[in-house]
Amino acid sequence: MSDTTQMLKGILDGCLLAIIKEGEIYGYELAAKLESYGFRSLSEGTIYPLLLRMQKEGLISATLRKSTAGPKRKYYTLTEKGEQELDLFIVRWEQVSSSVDNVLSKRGI
Amino acid sequence: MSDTTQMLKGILDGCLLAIIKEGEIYGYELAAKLESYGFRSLSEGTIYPLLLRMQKEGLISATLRKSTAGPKRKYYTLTEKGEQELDLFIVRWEQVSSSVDNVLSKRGI
DNA sequence: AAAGTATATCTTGTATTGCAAGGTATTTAA
DNA sequence: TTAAATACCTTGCAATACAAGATATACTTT
Repeated sequence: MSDTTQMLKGILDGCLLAIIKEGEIYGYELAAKLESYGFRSLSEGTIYPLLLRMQKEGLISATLRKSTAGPKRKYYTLTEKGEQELDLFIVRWEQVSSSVDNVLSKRGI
Repeated sequence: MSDTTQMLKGILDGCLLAIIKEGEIYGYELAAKLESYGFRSLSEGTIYPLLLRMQKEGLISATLRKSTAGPKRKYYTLTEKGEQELDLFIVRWEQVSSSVDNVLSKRGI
């Protein structure tokens, strides 16, 4: 297990939502995009199950499209529920990350 | 389950290390300190098992002392290994949190 | 003395989730 | 026809926050 594995729990889903909000995107491309944002290479065993879960929860919706090279791609877009969930995620993230920053810079509130 | 539960995974241990580094402290007091830093009230079922785990791993060491009011307190201090682990945590945190911030502010690297 | 309250710690079991490992299918190039 | 790149999925494991419940001490109130 990677040393950042635990730290990614509960934030990956929000990050996926944020990226999908930027525009329709498929899983394989998403992995590359995450890396461009600074995440260490994430396994497909992480991303695909997560996308399926979020689709089941109605946060994203998918449509299959032919690819120029390779099998069909599954393009995802945000649902309205997904946008709401993203907003909630951002609130949670700001609350938690500022708390951690407070601890690390040793000042209470 | 709280909405920030998953998000706390992999960061609580680092935060405890950072607080213990400030000075000897016991579990019950730690819970209050975390709240003062902005964390929502953390269960004792979270903190005590975590402290025991970190002690087992040799990151912190404990000594029992009498309390003025109540049962004995278990005071924790950082070991050298704990300081090293804290340093590693900070690197991980900065790597991950900046990645998330990149995603949320929609800019690649 | 007895009962209640605040302090202080621990244990057991559950839910969630990242991820490794392995599998399948399609298109193009060597 | 073989290889490589693309693209997706499934199963099972490991790690951890936390709810729920138990225990014990000291002080205060009745």
